[in-house]
Amino acid sequence: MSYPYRVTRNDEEPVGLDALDRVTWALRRTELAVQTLKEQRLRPLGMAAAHYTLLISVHAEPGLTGAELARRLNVTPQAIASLVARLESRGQLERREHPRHRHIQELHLTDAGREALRAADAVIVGIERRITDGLGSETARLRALLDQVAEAVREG
Amino acid sequence: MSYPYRVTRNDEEPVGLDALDRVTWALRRTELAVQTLKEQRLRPLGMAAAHYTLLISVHAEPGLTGAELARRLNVTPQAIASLVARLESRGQLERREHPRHRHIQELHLTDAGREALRAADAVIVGIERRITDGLGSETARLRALLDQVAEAVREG
DNA sequence: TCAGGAGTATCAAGTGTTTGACAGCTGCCC
DNA sequence: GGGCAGCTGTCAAACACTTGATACTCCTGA
Repeated sequence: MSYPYRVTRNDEEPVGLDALDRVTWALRRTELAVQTLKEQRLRPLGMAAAHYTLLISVHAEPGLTGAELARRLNVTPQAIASLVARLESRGQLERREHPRHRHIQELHLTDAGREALRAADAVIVGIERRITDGLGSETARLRALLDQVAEAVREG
Repeated sequence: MSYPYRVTRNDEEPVGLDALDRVTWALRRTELAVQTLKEQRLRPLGMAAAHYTLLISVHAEPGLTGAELARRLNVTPQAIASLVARLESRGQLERREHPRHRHIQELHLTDAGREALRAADAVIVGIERRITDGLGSETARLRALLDQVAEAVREG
């Protein structure tokens, strides 16, 4: 009644075999494939996808704090601290003191960081373009549907 | 030329600020939200999403080997071994000797495993239904678009 | 004025996964 | 037959992230 399932000898087949066709599986597979390709293409630049994500976030909102960044990226502050430490040691990221709050530290890109981000973003844009070229005018539709799914799930 | 970017003093703004609007970001956000909800709803059953994924894979293709499973789920064989060990210790999964190959071990669900999978799948189906209800007739469209993206990315 | 709440950063321990290396079994080809 | 590629499973170390706990800073309100 609830969903189609294969009929065996008796009615015992509680779990459908169509599980691999579900929307959430397609979602997972696709996201995994995209992420894998990004990682693959970014590796020659010596940058992990997580590094790129952090850099472009700071680029979009300079002065972001670690905790705020953690919320944006859905990870814990410690994970951010680890990434920041690495990027800082490479001279791509800078921790400045907050003007009003001594304990808080703002994050800013250095020139080297901007340069690295630029190179990485070219790679990402290339991937993005390949996808949108394939989709054509359906791109906006896909994004709308994805947002709708995210919305439906979030109010849980 | 390639994509719109904000103009500053000079033409120096190599990285677009529209990065958060890209399709791959929407994809990532949505997948993350779905996965988080699954994890949340599965926790009361004492099962992680990874366990569910493994169980239903074995259910769909009984006798699967660990290595083959690793390829299916895009993780390393060690990760599978870790999950299998846990599920086996719970009596939900069984390792049998391959009929022709002594060193290889086939994976099969036990009755307890089928029962646990059934309970977990009810939860997952509930989530799936909430999504498809929200999408209505657009569900098939979304799946087609996702598959198209996966295809476009995979031939890289 | 100063005690407490809110927010941030960081240390320590535990968990899960990957990377690298290695041994066992089978089947093929010389 | 014997060597050798190919695949599987597993051990050890490294790595990334989370959970739990603690300290620091600012702000607010009694």
